[in-house]
Amino acid sequence: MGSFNMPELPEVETIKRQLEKVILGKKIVSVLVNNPKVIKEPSKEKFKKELEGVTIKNIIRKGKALIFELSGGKFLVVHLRMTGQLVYPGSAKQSKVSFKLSDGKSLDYNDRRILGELRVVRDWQSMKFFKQMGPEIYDLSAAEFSKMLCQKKTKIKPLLMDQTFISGVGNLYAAEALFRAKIHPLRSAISLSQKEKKALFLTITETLNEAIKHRGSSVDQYVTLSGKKGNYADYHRVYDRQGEPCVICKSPVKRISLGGRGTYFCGRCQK
DNA sequence: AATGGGACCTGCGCGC
DNA sequence: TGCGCGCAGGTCCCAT
Repeated sequence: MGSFNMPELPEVETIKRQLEKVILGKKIVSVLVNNPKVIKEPSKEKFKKELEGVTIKNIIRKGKALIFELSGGKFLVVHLRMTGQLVYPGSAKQSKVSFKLSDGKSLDYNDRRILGELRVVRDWQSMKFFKQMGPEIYDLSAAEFSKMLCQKKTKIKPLLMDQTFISGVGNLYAAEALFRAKIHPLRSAISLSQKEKKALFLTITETLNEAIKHRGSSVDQYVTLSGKKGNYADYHRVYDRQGEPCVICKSPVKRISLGGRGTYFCGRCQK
C-alpha cells in the first residue's frame, strides 16, 4: 500500500469524453470559490468575473491537462495533478471550486491536497507548460519514437514520465508499459535494441488504450466525472502489486524507489 | 545533459 | 488506544 495514482492520460481522457456529453453549449452562471489556492491566474475575484456568463464551446486534452474553450476568446485550463477531481453533477459541498451551470447543476472541482491548478487565459498555447510539452504517443510513429530514444542517456522509466519528452504517461502507465515490453525500468534509453523500442511503442499505446476502455485506474483518488471509480486497476500487472506473484513467471513483483517514485517491476521478466 | 533535492499539500500508516 | 512523524507524487525550480 501507500501507492497513489494521479490522473494520467487515460483518466483525463475519460473525464474529457464524459464532459463532452453533458456540458458543451452550457453556460457558467456563477462560480463558488471555497479555496482560492487552486486558482493560479488571474486573482480569485477576476477569475470569477472572467467565467461568469461564458458558454462552454469545446473541451481539449493535452497530455494530462484539460482546456475548456469558452466564448469570448477565453480558456479555462485545468490540471488535476495528484488529487484533483472534476465531478458532475456535483454537490458543491466538499469542492474547492464549484461552477454553477445554466442547467441548474454544478460542475465541481475537488482536490484533497490542493496541488491542482485552475487558470483562465486568453492564449493557452503560449503557456510555458504547453510550449515545453512533448508529443503524445498517439502523435508519433514507432520509427519517430525509436529515434527520440536514441538520443537519450537517461533511465527509461523517468524518461517516459518526462512530460517534455512524451506527454500523458505517468508513474502507473510507465510501469505497466515497461512490464509488457519486458524492459527493466533502470535501463538507459540508449541501450534499448530496435526490437525493444518498437515493443515499447506498442505497449505504451496498448496500455493507454486499454485503460481508456476501462475508464482509467482508481488506486487512490481518481474518479470519473460521475464520481465512479475506473476499472483498470483490476488489470494492473505490476503497479501497486509489490510482493504479489508476477502474472507471467510467479516471482514476486519488486518495488524500488527511482527518481523519488515507487517503481514496480518483475526482476525476472524485465531485463 | 543529467541528476538530485526541496517546495507545494494532506491523509494515512507506522512506531512507540 | 493515541499521538506525532514521515512518506506519497506531478510539476516547477534551483543547485551541482
